[in-house]
Amino acid sequence: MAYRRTDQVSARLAQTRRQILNSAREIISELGFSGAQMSDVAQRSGVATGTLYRYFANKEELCRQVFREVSTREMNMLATIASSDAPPEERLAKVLRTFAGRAIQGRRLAYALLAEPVDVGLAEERSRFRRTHAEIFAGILEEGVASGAFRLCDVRLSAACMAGAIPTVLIGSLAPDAEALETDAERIVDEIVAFCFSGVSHPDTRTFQTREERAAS
Amino acid sequence: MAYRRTDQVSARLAQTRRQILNSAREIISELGFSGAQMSDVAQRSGVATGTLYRYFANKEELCRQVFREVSTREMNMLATIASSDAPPEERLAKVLRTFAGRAIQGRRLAYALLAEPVDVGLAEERSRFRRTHAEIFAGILEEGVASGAFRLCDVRLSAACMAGAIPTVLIGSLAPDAEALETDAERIVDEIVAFCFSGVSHPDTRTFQTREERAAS
DNA sequence: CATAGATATGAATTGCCATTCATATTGATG
DNA sequence: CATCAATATGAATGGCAATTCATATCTATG
Repeated sequence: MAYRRTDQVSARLAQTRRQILNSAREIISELGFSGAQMSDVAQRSGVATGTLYRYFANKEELCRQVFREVSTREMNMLATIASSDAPPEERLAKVLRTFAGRAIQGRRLAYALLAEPVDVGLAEERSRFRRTHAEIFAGILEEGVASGAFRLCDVRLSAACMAGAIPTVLIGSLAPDAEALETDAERIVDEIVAFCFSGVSHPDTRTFQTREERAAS
Repeated sequence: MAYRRTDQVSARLAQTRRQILNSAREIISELGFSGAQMSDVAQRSGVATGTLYRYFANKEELCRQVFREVSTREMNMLATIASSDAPPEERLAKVLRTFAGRAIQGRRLAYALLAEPVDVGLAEERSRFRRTHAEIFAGILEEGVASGAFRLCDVRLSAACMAGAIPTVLIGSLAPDAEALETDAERIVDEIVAFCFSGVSHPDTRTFQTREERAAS
């Protein structure tokens, strides 16, 4: 018997793995998944390119792992809020606010997670991520509809609307420019939340009422 | 003088060009932009691969051209509705309905236009496309806000919410499965329109409170 | 300290498609 | 029909970054 892995070695291996994940996360936060080249990740981690492949089967696996770590944190944050015992309206507002706020804060990373072109493997992770969002929203909506706090609506569909609206407003070509997002962040978040909120609130005016009808009433 | 392009030749060239664009559009509608390989486009067009490059500088140019043709048709459709002289509520409803309806109908193509991972050149076209959508929505909202038909809101932001919500609900991981989209299309469109609509309608019950209000109470 | 297995290295290889280009074909003109 | 220019061809080329692998360096153990 000539060799057996020591605790010390295991620890070093674990540390290297962590280091690689951290470097990858950093680079991905700056350049996105496609901009993160294996050789760069290796360099920043202080290891050789080949070494990466001793820790992760391939780039996709590494990226998936990073995606999971980052997205899990976000989802937990929302899930925690969602499971509090505040009334549904409050929880919904807070969840939406948090989602939007964090997207503004960590815009580049949010872009990578939500909008950057990625290929199948990562797209799968992204789907999971987005579905979880929608489910969190939907859960609150469901309770709210049951309790009468929200109007009767297709909760999954409404949740998807919210999950679609928020990133679109904050990330990509329809987003305000970076400066506005900084200075105006609060107002923007308020508006988004208001928009989403009214989508599930009890209506008073019928949807297709004309001006005259409204004037007459 | 030994050669000069004849009308007949020009016509044939134009026809080949058209044929290439059509084949490309077909393949893109089935497999998306990334799935459309130049050699396949050539084959379906009945020309050699190299011939494509006599008509388009490169794949990106070809794809852009296809994108423009397809998206222009869609945008014109919406623009026409938007510029009718019906009241803003009616125009908004019709525009949203058309957008959603066509996305359901031509799902694969809609995916390519709105959601498929693409690289910079096409992303530019997509941005133009999405911005135009949002502008069409915003234009109607602006009038509606001015006339009092809609509540006071950030029209660009509300427009972005709509432009984000609709594709998310209908395309990708948060969309209902294909069968539901077929059988339930009308109800789904109705729900989406209702959601978007209430985002800009006058509220009666204010389930949502702004920060200031919350602070004040 | 000799040995063997584990781990790390990074230059070379690979795979994938878009793109090119030497060659062939087609069309116009005198 | 001879000539030249335009047009078409498709096998070969090229570029790029992920991945591999022969080699070197470590680490534990008797």
